[in-house]
Amino acid sequence: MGSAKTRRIFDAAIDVFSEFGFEKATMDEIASRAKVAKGTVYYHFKSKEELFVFLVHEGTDLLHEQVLSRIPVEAPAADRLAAVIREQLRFFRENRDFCIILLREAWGEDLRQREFRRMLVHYVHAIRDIVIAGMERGELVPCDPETAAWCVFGGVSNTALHHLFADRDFPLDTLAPDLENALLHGLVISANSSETPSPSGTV
Amino acid sequence: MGSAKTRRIFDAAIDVFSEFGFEKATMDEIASRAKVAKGTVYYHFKSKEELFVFLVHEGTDLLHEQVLSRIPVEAPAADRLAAVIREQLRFFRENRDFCIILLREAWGEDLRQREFRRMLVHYVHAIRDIVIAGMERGELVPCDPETAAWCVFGGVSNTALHHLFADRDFPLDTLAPDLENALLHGLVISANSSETPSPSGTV
Amino acid sequence: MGSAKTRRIFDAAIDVFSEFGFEKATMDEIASRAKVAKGTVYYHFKSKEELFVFLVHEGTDLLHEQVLSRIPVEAPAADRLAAVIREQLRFFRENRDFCIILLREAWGEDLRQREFRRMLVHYVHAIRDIVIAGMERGELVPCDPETAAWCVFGGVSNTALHHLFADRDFPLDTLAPDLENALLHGLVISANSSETPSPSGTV
Amino acid sequence: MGSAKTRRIFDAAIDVFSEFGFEKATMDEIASRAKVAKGTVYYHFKSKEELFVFLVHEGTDLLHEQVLSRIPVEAPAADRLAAVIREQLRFFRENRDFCIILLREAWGEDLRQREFRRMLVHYVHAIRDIVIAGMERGELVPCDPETAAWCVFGGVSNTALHHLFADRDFPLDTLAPDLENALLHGLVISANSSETPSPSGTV
DNA sequence: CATGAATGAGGCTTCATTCAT
DNA sequence: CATGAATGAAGCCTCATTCAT
Repeated sequence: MGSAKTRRIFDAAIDVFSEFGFEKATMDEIASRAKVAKGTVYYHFKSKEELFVFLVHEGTDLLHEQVLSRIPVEAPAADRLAAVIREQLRFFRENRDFCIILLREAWGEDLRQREFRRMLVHYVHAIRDIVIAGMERGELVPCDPETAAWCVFGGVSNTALHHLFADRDFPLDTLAPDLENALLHGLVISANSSETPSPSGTV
Repeated sequence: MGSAKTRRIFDAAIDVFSEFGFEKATMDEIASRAKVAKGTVYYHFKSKEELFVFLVHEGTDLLHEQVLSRIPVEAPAADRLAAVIREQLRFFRENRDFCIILLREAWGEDLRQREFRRMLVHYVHAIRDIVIAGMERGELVPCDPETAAWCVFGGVSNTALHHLFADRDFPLDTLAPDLENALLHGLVISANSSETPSPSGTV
Repeated sequence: MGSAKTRRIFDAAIDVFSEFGFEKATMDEIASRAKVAKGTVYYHFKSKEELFVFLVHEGTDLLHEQVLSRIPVEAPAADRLAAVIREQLRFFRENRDFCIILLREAWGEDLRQREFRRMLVHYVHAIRDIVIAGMERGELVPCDPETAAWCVFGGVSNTALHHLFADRDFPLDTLAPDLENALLHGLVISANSSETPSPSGTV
Repeated sequence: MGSAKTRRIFDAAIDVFSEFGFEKATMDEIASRAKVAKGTVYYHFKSKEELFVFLVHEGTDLLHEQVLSRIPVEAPAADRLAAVIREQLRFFRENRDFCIILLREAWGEDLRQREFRRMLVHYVHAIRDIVIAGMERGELVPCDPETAAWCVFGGVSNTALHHLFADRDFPLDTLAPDLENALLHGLVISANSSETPSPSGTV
């Protein structure tokens, strides 16, 4: 990460990018929040775009550290997917700003957007691999694993984002099981559906 | 909608907004694609922001027309949700540009972004109501209906968006069942899971 | 040339470019001297570079109109070259600013500088062709016509530029014959050198 | 010249100034090519302007050493002028970078530009003095010696510069006689012109 | 002597918006 | 209704210069 000043600038950047989006964010505001002169930002990062790309890479590492690396390797697929849901939720809570940037700036053809999608695809593929392994071991129903993975990612992301904007927070301990319910066990009643843990929300 | 010229400007706006995002889109480009002078755009729409808000409202109507109004009212909840999935997928395919704008511009505190989220929330609540009704009629497992609804919306959206950027298209007839599988019947094996329709993708 | 405003901006540009050189000239100063807003300059010229290139092209035309087109076609080579010297001198006097820009910005590898050299080479080749024709008709001594042409151009230019900076002006009627003397009849005494017109400067 | 480090910086400066021109040259680039830190450049030279002025003075010395000091004192004026032409040409070849700077930065009202012109004028006056002496001794035709001197300087400079940009080099042994031809013996046929040495280029 | 991080003034360019025709 | 020339605020970025180490 380099010097403490680099860190300050970087943190300010996440802050500003998440508040304004890439285009409306200004280097002036970033410099101001980092409490450095504008030139200093450019001393540490070649351009606004590079600062953003750096942010993408940092986020990628974070996603690995704080989500993927916490998924148990030797465990039933259901448990592993539940862990994905829980850890991704936690990640969204603890990195609100970054996640807002993530879902806002991933869709487009600019370099930084492609970069962001590459990272997203990589993450989703990690989920997909869990699904594939689960199917091979007969623990999951036959399905298209890539689609399933995108559902898990999208379901968790949008739910989290909704709460982050509506309430600015959410209770991890009730939301995680709710999402497991919906994403892992399905909404439609089946023979063994009575085993499903009782939901947090009621009618 | 007003005159044909208003229509031309509006179509150009969707085009440009989806290609560049709100901030990078320029009134010049919109005017140019609509084949009118820039002043004319301002004659029909007070500002760039207003043009965008107008677009949000149009999109809302479209979402109602092309998705919600096509959901059977008197039908099992499972069928209704399956219809939501299929019609939303179709909507994403047929309104690629608008949907990109939707997921890109919904997260923020600007007026237009709040407006966009309001619309999104309204749509998701329509899904939630289906879930609630299904639970009341004992067709769906007990769950938090709002969370379930966001999962359906997010699962479908992100899957669709991924394909729209990776392949620029997707096969409706295989993707819809895949999503139903994942979202309605769950990924984890249950006693009656063998009845599940065969998935399009296998390992 | 377009509107009168385009003309105003263009004139201001010549003014500013000649006073400061391309790099130090600012669009602010050009706008200010043209008495228009900065944006207006950009409405008429896409960029500083384009404004400069436009200036190069205008200068090329001017050089043709005010110098080359005034060289008699059917005349002895000596007279034609004398005309080149006189008209080029006059051109430097009447387009002081442009000529300063010309000799200052022609040497370099930037696009605008190559463009400027292209124009220069074209002009010098016109002189060369006069020399070639003169040699073919036995009116000029055998020599390398291209080198001779560059000598004529360079001799006249630098002499003129020197005066333009030292005195801001020069007397056409004495300087032109002096240059003819030096460039056409040579400095070294020869058998018929006594025919040479008396020089304006004395020892 | 001071330390070897000063020398390194100075050489880098010539390099960079000639490649980019004064304005576009950066102290960063100079420091980088001199392989010293930027602060070091400022330790040895107070400012960019001073570095440039220093360069002008060095160039002046060089011009004396490599051109003027090589002109024979006791010799016919024609031979002395021929020597000027040949040595100046050689100087341009061997100090390409400096000469480009010279002709590019001499025309303007900035301090460094006046300084540069002062040096130029001094050099041209040395040529002028040769002409005067030649006239006094009856070896040269009566003419305005200052104008003649600027013609020699300008003719050689522009020819050389043209070749330096078009071909990056030129053959000294053919170009020098060609220039002597044009500048010393004149282009127009005179009674004894048949004695003129055969030119390198013919029609 | 040497370093290189830090500064901030200043330059080029974009673009939403206005308004006279 | 329609036009498009004009505006000027605001953004990104550069770079000569300084200074604490």
